[in-house]
Amino acid sequence: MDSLTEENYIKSIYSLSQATGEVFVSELAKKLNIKQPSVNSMMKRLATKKVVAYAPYKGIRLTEKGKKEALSIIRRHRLAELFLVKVMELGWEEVHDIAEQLEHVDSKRFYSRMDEMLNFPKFDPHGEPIPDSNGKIHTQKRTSLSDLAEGLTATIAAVAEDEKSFLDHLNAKGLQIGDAVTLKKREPFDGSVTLRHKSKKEILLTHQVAERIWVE
Amino acid sequence: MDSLTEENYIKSIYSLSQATGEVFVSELAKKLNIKQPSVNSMMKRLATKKVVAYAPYKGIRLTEKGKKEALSIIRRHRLAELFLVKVMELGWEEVHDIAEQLEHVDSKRFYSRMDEMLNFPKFDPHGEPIPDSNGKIHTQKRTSLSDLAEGLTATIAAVAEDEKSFLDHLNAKGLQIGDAVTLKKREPFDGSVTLRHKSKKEILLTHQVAERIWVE
DNA sequence: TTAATTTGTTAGAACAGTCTAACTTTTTAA
DNA sequence: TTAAAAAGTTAGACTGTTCTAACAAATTAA
Repeated sequence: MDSLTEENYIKSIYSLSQATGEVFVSELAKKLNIKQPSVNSMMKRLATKKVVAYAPYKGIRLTEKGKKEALSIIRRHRLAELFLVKVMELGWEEVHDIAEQLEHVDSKRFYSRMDEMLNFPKFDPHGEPIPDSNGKIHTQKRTSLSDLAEGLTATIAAVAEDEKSFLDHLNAKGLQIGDAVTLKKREPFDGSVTLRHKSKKEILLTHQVAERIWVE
Repeated sequence: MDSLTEENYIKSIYSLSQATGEVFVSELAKKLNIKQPSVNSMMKRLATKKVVAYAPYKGIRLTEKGKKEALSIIRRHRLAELFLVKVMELGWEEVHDIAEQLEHVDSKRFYSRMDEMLNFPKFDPHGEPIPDSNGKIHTQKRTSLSDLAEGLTATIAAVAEDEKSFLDHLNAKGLQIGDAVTLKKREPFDGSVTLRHKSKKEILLTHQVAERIWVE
């Protein structure tokens, strides 16, 4: 019913609206790498489909119907990512682009088999929650590496970012999910942290990076 | 580079041209469920892209470039089908529609991992050969159930058809890949065959069906 | 509080991919 | 061998998705 293009709009609106509830045309245009008038005309279309609530100059909000569709797409994306990492043993930094394509596959069976094979997982390889088939998200509170107390040791459980460049950065630093790290020092003036790692090397992360890494 | 639509045209041209070498606009239109003028205009487009050789009223032929692209799409489709059956344990009759979508996924890594996981297979679950990554097909001669001598027992290795209705038909008859069957009788006047099967039941297949089943 | 900037909108064009209607060429059969 | 049928083509229209150019509203800052 929705085209691939529409699905991409819906997904982006959802993720942009997570914090604020409202999304602006300019944000969406930037995120999708599309010009504003294109977004504007798509919003009119999605509004007639009752997927978004949209009033000129007011910003964009997903309707209940739209939210449901967004969660379904996000479910497919995150299941696909986990499947690519766990079953197909691809690297966590390379699965995003593939999942971006797999999420549009129209087949209940395909996804329910993934779900089964992965034993009905709650989180994807980046630590994002996977909505269940009814669109329900099982959240949990998470500790960021930037909140860990000095001297404590913790295990990297997940990361917040789904961007290749971020994941490449971590790989370059030698960090992987499951690694144990000890927080040696936090610089008070910029929040950067120094870690000790199994590789014996000391690793320095900026606050920006550390706050996107979740530990247990 | 090629759109999903173009890929579907290329794949259909390839499969229609297997026997004769040439494909007619009407055939292609019927296969793709599209009207003739649409096919006509797409052929002009594919001709400027040097994917097909096309002269008005003359019929359609894939260029070398087109053949290479077709084999690449077919490779992806057949790898995906085998993956869905072998790794994801979906039924052989339900994988075609999913593979139809997966074949358009653009990711070398995705397909090379499938290839590895399946141990570089030569045939898909319907018995069709899988081109290797250079587009080479390793053929083998196969015995059809309609050629099996009376009284002999053989194992169902594959089927020729990739159509859901055909696969449903076999399932309804209780036949699966890997089943041993004994050819009890062949009717000379219509070529239909009676099989004995592990289920103890006798199964009657028309010639049309039997010749699409390959045995070892 | 007015001017500059940012944000959003409308109008109109373009391309991909499809269609119908009308016409032409080729093939088939009476 | 010519008339009917089948196959192919052209012209023109429509939808989806995008763009640029030009203008309008809202926000920010001088």
